[in-house]
Amino acid sequence: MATTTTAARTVASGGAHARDLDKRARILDGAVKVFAKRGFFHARVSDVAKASGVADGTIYLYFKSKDEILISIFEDRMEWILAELKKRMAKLPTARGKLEEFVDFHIMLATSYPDVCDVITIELRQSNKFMKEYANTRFLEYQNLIGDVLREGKDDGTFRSDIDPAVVKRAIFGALHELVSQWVLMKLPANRLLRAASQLKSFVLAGVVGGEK
Amino acid sequence: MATTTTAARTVASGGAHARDLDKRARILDGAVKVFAKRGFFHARVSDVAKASGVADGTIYLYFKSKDEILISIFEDRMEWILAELKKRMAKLPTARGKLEEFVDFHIMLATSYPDVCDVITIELRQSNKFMKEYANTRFLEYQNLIGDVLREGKDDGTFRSDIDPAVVKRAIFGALHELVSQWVLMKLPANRLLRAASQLKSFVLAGVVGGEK
Amino acid sequence: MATTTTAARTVASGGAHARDLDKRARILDGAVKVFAKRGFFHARVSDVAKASGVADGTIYLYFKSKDEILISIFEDRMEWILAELKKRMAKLPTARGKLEEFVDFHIMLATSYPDVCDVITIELRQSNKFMKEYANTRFLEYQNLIGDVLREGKDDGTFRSDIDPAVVKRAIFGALHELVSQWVLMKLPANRLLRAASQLKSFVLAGVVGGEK
Amino acid sequence: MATTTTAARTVASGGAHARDLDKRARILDGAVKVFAKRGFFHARVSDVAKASGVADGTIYLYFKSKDEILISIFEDRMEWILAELKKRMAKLPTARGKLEEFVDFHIMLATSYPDVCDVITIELRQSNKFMKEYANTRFLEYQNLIGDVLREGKDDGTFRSDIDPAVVKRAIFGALHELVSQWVLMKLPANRLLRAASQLKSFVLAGVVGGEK
DNA sequence: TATGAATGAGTGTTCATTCAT
DNA sequence: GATGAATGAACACTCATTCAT
Repeated sequence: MATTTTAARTVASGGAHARDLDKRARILDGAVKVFAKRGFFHARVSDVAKASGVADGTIYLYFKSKDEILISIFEDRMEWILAELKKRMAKLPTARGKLEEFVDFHIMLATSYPDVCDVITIELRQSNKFMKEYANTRFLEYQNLIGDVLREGKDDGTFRSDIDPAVVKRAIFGALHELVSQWVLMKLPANRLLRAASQLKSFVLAGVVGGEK
Repeated sequence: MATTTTAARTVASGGAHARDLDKRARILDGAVKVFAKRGFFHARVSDVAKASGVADGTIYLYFKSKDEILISIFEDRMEWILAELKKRMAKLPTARGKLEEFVDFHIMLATSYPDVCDVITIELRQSNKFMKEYANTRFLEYQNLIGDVLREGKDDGTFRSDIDPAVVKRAIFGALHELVSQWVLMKLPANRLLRAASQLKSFVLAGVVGGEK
Repeated sequence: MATTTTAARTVASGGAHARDLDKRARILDGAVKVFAKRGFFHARVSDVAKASGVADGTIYLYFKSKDEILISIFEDRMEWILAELKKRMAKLPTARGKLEEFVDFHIMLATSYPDVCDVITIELRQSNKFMKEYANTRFLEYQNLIGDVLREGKDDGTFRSDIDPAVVKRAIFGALHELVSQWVLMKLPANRLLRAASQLKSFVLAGVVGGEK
Repeated sequence: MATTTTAARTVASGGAHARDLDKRARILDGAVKVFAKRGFFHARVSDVAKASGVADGTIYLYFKSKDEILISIFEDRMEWILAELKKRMAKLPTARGKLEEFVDFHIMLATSYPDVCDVITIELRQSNKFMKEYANTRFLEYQNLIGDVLREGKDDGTFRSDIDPAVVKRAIFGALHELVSQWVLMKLPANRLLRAASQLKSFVLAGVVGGEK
């Protein structure tokens, strides 16, 4: 993902500062590794520098503070994640298919980029600046992709009419998140997560489709 | 809960000096407030001391380190929570009733003791000692209460036979947790959480009961 | 002077925190030595700690910042200097005698406490906080002791009626200060300064007494 | 003064590349502004670069270190000041006239180039290299212009025979310096300094001429 | 037991200086 | 020469923990 993100950024910025972006991306990549391994607070900025192959001071040419590195990881990765997920979901015709795609994509992210996953879901909360000063709109936007599908499904009669998308989207996200978190934390093999994902889809679909009798 | 917990501990400790236990409990209560407010890392031990009405050094007569305070909060609170929840669920005859009770109890905890909730679900993860050296059996035990109900429901035919309790218990816990977390983080009014809880129960029951055809 | 100052403070504070004041005074004494030797900016806080026989962190129990140490030296020393000088000048009957006493006392300070002298006259200016946020009233108060004498001498006819105390007090202070500064900077023997002082008194008295024809 | 100085240097350097000298002079001019505003220690080399319109690295093509910029300001300005002052004093026939010219010229410098004045009199002392490794002969040379006049006046009977030029020259310089310093520090209007200068001349002349009766 | 003053290891950040372009 | 991105040494300050009282 790192490479893709960098490429995206390079293109987005019109290639003016190709070298800067490389280094910025390298630092973010290094930071993801270090933060995931040591935790945000226990990670030293000098560790990030070493992992990124730059000098300590160089970090501060690209980021104002340690906190900002963390926030930038989130921004940078979420930007890519949201774009990619929207693209994939748009291709699918049914609400049910979209919902399954969301779950599959989330699981894919977690297995492919466990460090990013850890940083975004665990470490990010340790930044005061992030939790307090920063409206974490990206998180909401992510969850809203489920909400949109739920509404779509309600409208076309696929899903029950009595579900509240605002609540259920979070329930689904939370279920996914918990499965992934435990998988990350316990460092289980990938197939365990894949089987869990299939169970989850079944559970979730039953939850939004089948009314209890 | 604090009072009850202290009482429980007093019993559990088999009659050690009552005053010691008061102080220990006071420190834990103070720590919960401070950790919830400032976050574990940004909280100073001296803040905990001040909030507890003891001297800085006194903390170390009851806890080996800052980390241990955090872990003790978890141990102490979870002990009470598990005992209480088991008692309540045991009283109910049906798996469905037990499942609903689990959700209601979790929500009740969150609304009654938001600080404890925050510390256990958010701050706890910031302790390396907890996440790495500590087998968080209590968390599993808590989730297993759902797992047991799910198995019970599968056995008596209430719930679908194809659900995997090991996965679904985590999905349900995750859904609950996410709803509560956002409620805590965004400091929403209590009734918002209560309505969400009712939606969640409907969603979860549909998920474990109704099979999609 | 350090001892006297400490004694004064102890008394002033009513002896409540005798130990604190000892340590505070020790730190100020250490800081005077270190600042005079290395210069304020080149002096490390840890140098001050070492010179004071305390740990680095202890410094911050008594002073908010490195800047505040510098300012406290000034406050602390000037308080004593002003009190002592006022007392001495009050004892003398004539304006001429008082003026001579001012010069003698200033020279005595410089020769007895060259480090304090250096810190107050040279290093103090390196503190942004001092120069900008701090109304250095003590300096003015010190110079005003000359101004008062000049007015007294004008009133009783000892000094010329056309001198402007507001200007001449600074001229006299500046002359004294320059002689002392060079003496400090060049580390000349004490007798050189004493001879200069006698010349200075003669020059100054001629300046304020004798009108040119 | 900046322009004149550059011209002087161009001549002095015997026709080196004019462009180099422009840049060197530009850097010194920028440094004077920045040092006067922020203080030597708080001023960043990059600030000087920005104020001079050159790149950070360019500074080091003309000066070995930040310290050397400061010293060069002094050298450069003093060279011009001394030459100019000598020329002016030489034109005057009497010791008294020369002494008055010295005061007037010093005051003129301070009012015309307050930044230079601040740097030379205040900031210069913050450079260890200057104060310790550098024999500040220029300062002495400057003061010696007063010393020479005093001797001249003693010889022709204008001034008292018992004055010691080595002491009195410093007293006069110190008096001048103090008046100017306070004027700079307090950012007073120019006319205040001019009035003070007239008082000072009267005081100084009385000091060197009139014997006390 | 309780205290809280003292400790000193630990680290984010700055900025003078260098050097590849 | 000129640039400015990169370097990395340096340091003020914090705070968990200790221990004399």
